[in-house]
Amino acid sequence: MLTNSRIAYHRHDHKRCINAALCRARELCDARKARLTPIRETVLKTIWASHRPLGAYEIVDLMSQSETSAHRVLPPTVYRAIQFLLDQGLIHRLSSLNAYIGCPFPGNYHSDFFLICGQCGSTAECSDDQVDHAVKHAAGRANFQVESKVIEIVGICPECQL
Amino acid sequence: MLTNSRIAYHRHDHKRCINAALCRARELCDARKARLTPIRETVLKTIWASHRPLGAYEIVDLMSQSETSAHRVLPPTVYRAIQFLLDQGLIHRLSSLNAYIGCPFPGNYHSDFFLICGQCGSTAECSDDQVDHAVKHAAGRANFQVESKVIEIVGICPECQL
DNA sequence: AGAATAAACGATATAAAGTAACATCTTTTC
DNA sequence: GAAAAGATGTTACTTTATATCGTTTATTCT
Repeated sequence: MLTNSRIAYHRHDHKRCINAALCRARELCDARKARLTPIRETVLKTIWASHRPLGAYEIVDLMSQSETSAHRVLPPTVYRAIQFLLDQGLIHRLSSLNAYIGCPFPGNYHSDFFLICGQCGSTAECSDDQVDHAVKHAAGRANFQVESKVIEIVGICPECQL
Repeated sequence: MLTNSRIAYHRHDHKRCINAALCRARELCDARKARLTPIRETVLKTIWASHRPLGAYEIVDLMSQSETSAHRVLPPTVYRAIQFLLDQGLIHRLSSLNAYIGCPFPGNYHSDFFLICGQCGSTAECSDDQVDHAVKHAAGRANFQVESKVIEIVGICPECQL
C-alpha cells in the first residue's frame, strides 16, 4: 500500500513536504514541457500549506491576502491553475468536500483513495491493490467496465483518536 | 453482493421500480412515524423516474412543469424534501455529480457504492463485503477509523458495451 | 373540541462553487 | 521579428445550496 498517512497524520517538518512537492512539480512539468508559471506554482504552494483539503475560494482568499500579490486574485485565475494542476496530476479534487489537495506522489500511476479525518480535516492519500481489485471484481460481477473511481473515506485519524 | 445492476442496466418494467420504491417508502415512514408528505413523495417519485441521478434543479424544473403543481416549485422546497429523503435513507447523494438517486433497498443497512455509466448515465447501487473489507483493512493499516465512505465508480454499463 | 406545540411549507434573498467569453499580454516557434 | 500559441485579467453569469422569516398544517394534550 502506497500512502502518505504516516506523515500526514503525525508531527513532521511540513516545510519538507512543501519543498518536495514543489521540486517534483518542477521536475515533472519540465520533463513534460508543461509551464509551471508563477501563478500555478503559488496555487500549488497554497494547497500544500497543510494536509487539509482547500476550497477554491479559500485559495482565492489566501492568495489575495498574501503580500506577494498586489491586487486581488480572481476565481477564474485560480480555477485555471487548479485545472492545470489537476491535468498534471499534481493535485486531486475531493468531490465530497469540493476541495483540492496536493498529490504526495505525482507521476507514478496510482489509483488512489483518500482518508479524510472528520475531526482535524487532515487527509491522506492511499493506493492499494486490494481495494482496487475488490472494486474491479465487484463491478465485473455486474459486467460493468471501470474507468475511474472516486473513493473518499471519512473517519478519525490516528492523532484524533488519542 | 447486493445490487440492482441486473435491473438498472437492462430492459425492465420501470413502473414496478417506481411502485416498489414508493411502497417501501410509505412502509418505512409509517413504521418510523416520519411524515411522507405529498411534496416529499412527489420528489421521491421524480427521482425514481429513471435510474439516472437527478440534480436538485432538474427536480425543481420537472416538478414545476408537471400539471399537478399549480405554481412553480422553489429550490428550498425541493432541498427540504431531499434532506428528508436522505435522512430516511430513501435516496442517496452522488457527490461526484451533485445529483440524487433513489435507493433500491432502503431500510436494510448497507454500505454502498455506485456504478455510474459514463455513457447513458444509468447508475446501479452495490453493497459488497469484500470492497467494504478491503477499504476497512487499508484504512486500518494507517490506523484510521472508518466512519463513512463515498465510493463512486464511473465506467461503461453492460448495455453500453454492446 | 380547542388551545398549545411542533412540523412543514412559501417566499425572498443570498451564499458558495464553478464557468463562459473576450480582451490583453507573454512566450514560443519559425 | 512576425505569427501563433499559451496564459492572464476582467466582467458577467450559471449552477448548487442555504439562511431567514412569516404562514400554514398537523399533532398532542387536556
